[in-house]
Amino acid sequence: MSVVGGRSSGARRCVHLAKSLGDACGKRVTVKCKVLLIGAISPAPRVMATTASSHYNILTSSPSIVHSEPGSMQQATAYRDAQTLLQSDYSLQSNSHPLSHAHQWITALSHGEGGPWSSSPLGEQDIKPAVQSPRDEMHNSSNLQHQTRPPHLVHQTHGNHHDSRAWRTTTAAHIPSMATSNGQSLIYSQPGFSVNGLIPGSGQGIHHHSMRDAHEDHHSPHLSDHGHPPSQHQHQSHQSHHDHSDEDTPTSDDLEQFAKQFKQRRIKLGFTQADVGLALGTLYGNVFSQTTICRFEALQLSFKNMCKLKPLLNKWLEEADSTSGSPTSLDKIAAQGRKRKKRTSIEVSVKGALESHFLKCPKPAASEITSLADSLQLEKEVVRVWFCNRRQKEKRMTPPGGPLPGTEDVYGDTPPHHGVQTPVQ
DNA sequence: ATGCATGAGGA
DNA sequence: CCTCATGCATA
Repeated sequence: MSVVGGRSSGARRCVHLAKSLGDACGKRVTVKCKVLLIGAISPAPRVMATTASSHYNILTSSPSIVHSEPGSMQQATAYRDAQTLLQSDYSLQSNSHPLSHAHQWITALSHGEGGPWSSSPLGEQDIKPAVQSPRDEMHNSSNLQHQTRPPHLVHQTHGNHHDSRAWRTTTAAHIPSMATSNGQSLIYSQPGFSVNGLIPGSGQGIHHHSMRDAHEDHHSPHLSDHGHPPSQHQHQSHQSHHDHSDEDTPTSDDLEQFAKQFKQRRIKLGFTQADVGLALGTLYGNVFSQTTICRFEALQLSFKNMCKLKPLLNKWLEEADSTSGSPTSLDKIAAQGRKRKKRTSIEVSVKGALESHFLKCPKPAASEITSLADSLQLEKEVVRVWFCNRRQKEKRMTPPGGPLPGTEDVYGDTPPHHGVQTPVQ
């Protein structure tokens, strides 16, 4: 297949892969069925990983909806209408839920990471601030230090804290503590985990490979009116300590270590990635999918994202670890009636073409996308999304091609960056 | 484990 | 329209 998928890492212990707990619900506002997931961490944790492959048949009944056959379809037509329609329903119902979509508590750490990764040697157009700090941390109690962000300056680039790709730089990225008075969003490290040690008893060798060399060099070229390069803070020497802590930003190293340990523990405890995701929801109100947990473990998330999740996972770990058997049952509503477009399967050949274009121009203009879509006989939207995803992937390193033995530039030339690949596990 | 997708938020 | 966080569906 394409360059991806090279790493055949699977087949380890993902035997119990909890299939998504999909649920076809709420098609009409009147009938919104929410699925109650009893997230009890019962004695036998993995029991709840049921394979419910229920999909949204409701939608399929519509003649206009394409239900593509994977592999043969390439032009999903008219799904838009239905989608839009249904979407409105969805939004309606989701509004009625007190439950949030996991987007609210974490907003605080958006700004400060220093990711000297800057990158994009190719199109330089993309060095946008990319800072999205909704910041709603105006709690009466906790006051964090807002650095670099005088209200009056709020204009554009000023806040460009080197974007979020701060991977593997030895210099610590610095995220202003995300302390909240609620005491729920702190990054902690617990005694159980020594930063660099493994868990006694687990026979797995944790070796520390380098997932990517420090890339922190070129800073983004100056934008026309960037406020100033955010000062970089030197990283504290946490390594020597047992407890790097918390208020400060974990380094990529920390994250890497944590991820490994987390995975081990999780497995030991007999939980699936899906279980964890659910448990997080029951514990803190933030549900996550198997996908996310998986990506966390594989370090396939952005630095920022990793930092955000770490504390939660850490906490879960403590919980699961200590109360391994006590019913922390808090039911969780996982309402979700999202009918999405059937996943479009892009043919390999087409993928190749897209790849080529991507290498030439990672960020094609709308018009370009259109013509490209046309020539490939794909919907423009599909192509657009493809590029978006491709860019994302590029950003979060984690070698798409796996530990490719230096044969990545099949297309002529490899973009200068992402020079390092991690043989993930 | 990953590919394609959705959506919020930002410019 | 983009980026970014996330996840359903699937390989």
